[in-house]
Amino acid sequence: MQYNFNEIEAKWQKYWAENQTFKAENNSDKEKFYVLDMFPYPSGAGLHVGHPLGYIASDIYARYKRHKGFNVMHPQGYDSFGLPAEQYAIQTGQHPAITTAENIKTYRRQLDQIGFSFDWSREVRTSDPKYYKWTQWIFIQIFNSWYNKDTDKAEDISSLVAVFEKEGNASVNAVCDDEVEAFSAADWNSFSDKRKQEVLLQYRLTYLAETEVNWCPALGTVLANDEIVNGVSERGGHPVVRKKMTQWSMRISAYAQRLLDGLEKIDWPQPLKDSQTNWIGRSQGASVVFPILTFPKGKGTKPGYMTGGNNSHLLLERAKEMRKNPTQAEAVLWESLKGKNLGDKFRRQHVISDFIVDFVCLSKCLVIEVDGAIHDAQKEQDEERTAILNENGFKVIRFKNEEVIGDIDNVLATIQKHLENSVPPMGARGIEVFTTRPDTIFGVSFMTLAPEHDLVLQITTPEQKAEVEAYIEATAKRSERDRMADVKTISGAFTGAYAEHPFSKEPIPIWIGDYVLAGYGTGAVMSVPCGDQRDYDFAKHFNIPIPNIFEGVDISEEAFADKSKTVIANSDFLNGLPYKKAMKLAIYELEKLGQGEGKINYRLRDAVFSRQRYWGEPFPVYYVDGMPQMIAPEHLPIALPEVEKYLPTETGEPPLGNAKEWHWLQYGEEGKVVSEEEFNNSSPLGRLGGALELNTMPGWAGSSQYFNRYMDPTNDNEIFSKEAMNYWQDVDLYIGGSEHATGHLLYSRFWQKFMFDRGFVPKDEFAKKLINQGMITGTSAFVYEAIVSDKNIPNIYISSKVFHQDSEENPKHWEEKEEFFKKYGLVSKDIKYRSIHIDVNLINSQSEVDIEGLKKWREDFLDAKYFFENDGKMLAHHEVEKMSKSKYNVVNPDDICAEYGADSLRLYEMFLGPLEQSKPWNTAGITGTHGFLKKLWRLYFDDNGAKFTDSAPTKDNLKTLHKTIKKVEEDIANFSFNTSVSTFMICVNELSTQKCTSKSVLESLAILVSPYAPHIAEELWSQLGNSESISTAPFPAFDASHLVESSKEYPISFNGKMRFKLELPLDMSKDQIEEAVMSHEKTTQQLQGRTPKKVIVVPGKIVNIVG
RNA sequence: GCUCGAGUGGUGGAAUUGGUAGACACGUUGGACUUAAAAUCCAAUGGACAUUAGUCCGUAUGGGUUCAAGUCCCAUCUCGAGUACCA
Repeated sequence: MQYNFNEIEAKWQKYWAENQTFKAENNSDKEKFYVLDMFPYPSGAGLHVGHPLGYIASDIYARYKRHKGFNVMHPQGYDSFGLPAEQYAIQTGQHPAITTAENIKTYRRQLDQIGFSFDWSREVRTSDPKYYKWTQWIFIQIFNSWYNKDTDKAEDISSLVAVFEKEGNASVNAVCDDEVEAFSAADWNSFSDKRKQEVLLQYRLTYLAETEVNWCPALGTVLANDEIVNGVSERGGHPVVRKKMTQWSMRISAYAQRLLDGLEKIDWPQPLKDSQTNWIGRSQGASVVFPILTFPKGKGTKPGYMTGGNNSHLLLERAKEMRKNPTQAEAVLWESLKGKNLGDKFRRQHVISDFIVDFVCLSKCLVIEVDGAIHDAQKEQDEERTAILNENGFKVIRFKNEEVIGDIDNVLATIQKHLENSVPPMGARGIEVFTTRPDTIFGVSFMTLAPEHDLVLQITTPEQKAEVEAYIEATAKRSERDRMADVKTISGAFTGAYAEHPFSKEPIPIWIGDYVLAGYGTGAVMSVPCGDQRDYDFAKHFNIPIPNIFEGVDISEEAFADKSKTVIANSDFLNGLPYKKAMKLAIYELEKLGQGEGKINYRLRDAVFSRQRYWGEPFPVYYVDGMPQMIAPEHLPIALPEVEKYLPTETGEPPLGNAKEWHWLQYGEEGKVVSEEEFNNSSPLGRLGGALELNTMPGWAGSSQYFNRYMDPTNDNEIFSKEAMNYWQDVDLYIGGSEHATGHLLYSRFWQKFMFDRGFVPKDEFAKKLINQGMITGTSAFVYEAIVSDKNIPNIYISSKVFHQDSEENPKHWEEKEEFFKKYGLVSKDIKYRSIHIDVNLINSQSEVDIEGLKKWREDFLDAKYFFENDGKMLAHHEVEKMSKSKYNVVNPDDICAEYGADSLRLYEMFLGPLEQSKPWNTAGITGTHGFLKKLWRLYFDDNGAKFTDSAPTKDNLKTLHKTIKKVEEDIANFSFNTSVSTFMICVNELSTQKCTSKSVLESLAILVSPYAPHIAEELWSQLGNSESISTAPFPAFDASHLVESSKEYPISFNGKMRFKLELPLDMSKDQIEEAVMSHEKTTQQLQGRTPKKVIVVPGKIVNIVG
């Protein structure tokens, strides 16, 4: 009986599909186990042999767990939104949905033929409206949430509104936009509806903001940072520029700390954790404000309290008059504010810009306005006034007359709170910097701003203006790539302005330089040349003093950055302190001055969530009066509209701008998507709706919760039922590539934490264990081609060995070449050669090229001149590269399955090497695992049929079997699948030698092999007389008693070198072993009369004789 | 530059706590079967000398700890991955 793998595999694949063998139930008494693969993007090229690696590993694990009695969920689906289908659509007009559906068909066929135990009843596709309905739903949940720092979690936005209504935003501790202004409950309640929406948008976990984005003109879209490689787009390699656009953003920065902390409780690969840690980029230090001393535009010549604008002389008289005749409320409040009653000096009826404000604390930049009833009517004007004051760096808080008179204590408490919280805002008053070394603050000898910093133009003196502007222009011209490549050139310019040192009160020159990045921290640094190499180089270059503030350290050559050895000197109150203590004290003193505070800075930026693409999830958002509105969840999904063209519109709008019907129209419960005309012609009475959002969601939207949707994928009423979620909880094993470390895997953790906060999921980390499978690289084949430009000369190819031989080794070829080139008037030794790729499928295991195949493959080779080896063969040479179409090194699993079978492929992919490691594919090697399967088959059958009998297993049979059980279980636990394949080979080799025919042993063996080679295992199982699938047969139990040995072949070594072996009983004592070894003739021979100094006996292990 | 990972036969790779280096395969060589090929089976296969035992050298390099080091420690080199003027 032959091992007919094609027939067997087709038979069992059909059986599994028909019987839904691998369908997982949501309610089961068995313990759950959730094995997940990163779902693929179905590309047009189909699968190559490298793709299934991770799926095979997870499938082995899933099948193993079924044998161990678990209820295993092993789902699969498609991440089917994405750029390639869209690009294809742009080129051909083919709808991406059609392309995608075709590609999925190919993928499914390819996956099926490898025999995965996927539960296809749970399949999801991110581009399916039934699926993206829930992506849209989550977006709405995120929109309706804010991050409360006090409870350290996301909460429903209604809880924030409730606080605003009761007490304004003074006590709200939220993650929000930087430039949120303070308002009272009264303010809030008097805000227009639009104003309220604007304010809330500053707090929502997803928000619209004008952001600088990576715009790729060639692709017509925005790219995320992780979609850019070396300054060009990852896909296509097009240039990328910075551009400002209004975009949806996700406030992932709110979760920075929790994303960091969460890494500690999940079993993920260390390199992956490290790269997430890096990406989040936490650094601890302080934010410090340096007041600016000199203001150009005349400001600097005036005393600090002269804050009036150009028309202030006209206002001064009126201000004086108002001081004399205060309102009752003003008088009451002034009594409490004057004379530093609250600790800070206030002025009343003070001129700022073109306004007279009621009260102002100049040192804290806090304006207090007391309004009468009249102000209700002029809300708009007030808002404008506030805006102008804000621009001048002042924070404005307002109280009503009644509040001041009726509840002065509460008013004062509010003012007090603002005074305490207010570090003077960045703006005209000071420069805020972030530093990780506040201990070195006395070493500051200059400050450096990024050339793009907002303040630069405001503070530059007239004398320095030309230089500064020239420098800014020069840096703007340089691409980001140039700036990165050229780190060594030091450049910068002096602004002419000075800042005041917080402690020494000395003036510090303010420079600009492109080594300071606008996008990190505050875009400004306090430069400590003695403690930071970049500052040091800058100071050296521009001859800025380098004060030394370290005890006993020489800084004449380079900066000293070793925190652990730092002892501070020349630093007033910090003298003599080590780094940590100095840092604490410096922060404490800065806080006392109100010029700084301890701060933790993260590199992690909020994630831009808008893409100018067609083939992505539409937002469930329409706009009214410029403000975004969510469509009620019961109307979801908002389906992707049809468009004629997939390119951006002529006016530069995203592709959805081409849609004819893309307005939302809703009356009461009834809502639909209509054309603009229909919307405009509809009755405004009771109407909801407006123009729909033109952007679509990014690729990571659909992949950030798919693992949860698998738990209940066909539920149309909820994203998943509570019961399903409570049963499955989280992913037990997740396998996928490491390229998603800072993309998908970070965003998914963020969404999971959000879902956890809002009570939708029970776990705040979605995957307990994660494994990154390595890449299977291709082995490319090359031949040497002569570089000749003359068109009359045929293409010339030279066999690899011939190419490397010189005249002495192979005079025959040497002459042949010489002669050939002579014909064309060329000299052979002047000819240069290059390697060119040829199709790897034209090469056999001895690197011989199939010349006939080659000639058919490409016209170039048809009428070419070849220089073969002496035996007439053409040899290729090889190199290991990434598998790719353009390198002609792609091996298709279809071919492998047809020729060797899926089981051989599965075994071979595992056998190649450790799962996590990258390793080259070499088709020739598959004969090893294929041969093993044939040998396995022959253990059960020969030409006469079944060999197995009911005979009792021998001792050796059992020893082999149980050795194998033990090793395989250990290997699976360690994901060391390559070694378990060799264990199977050893086992089968041994059982063959033992001529084992015992049915019980062979039955156990079939189960052991089943996770790895499921088709042959099913066939053997059924031939052994079982009627059920092998998939849930209990895994054989290991029995250590079969492995007990009575003797051991001891290696006897002399001075650590093994010389001979000696079989001794294991129950011998140390002394008995020593005696037996010493009396052995070979020992005497080895010692040659010497007396050993020492004999080391490790019972059960080794004997070593020293001397 | 920084962070992490890795260097073992012709090749992919084994070696779980320091205890017989090179398991298991591929490839190569020789042999059996065959008209021949394929398939299958058997044998050899780290290097050098000796070929009957045997001896020496070998896990990137140099040192160290130890009775014993691929494994532990120090230094150096090379390759791979991630990240980058991160204050």
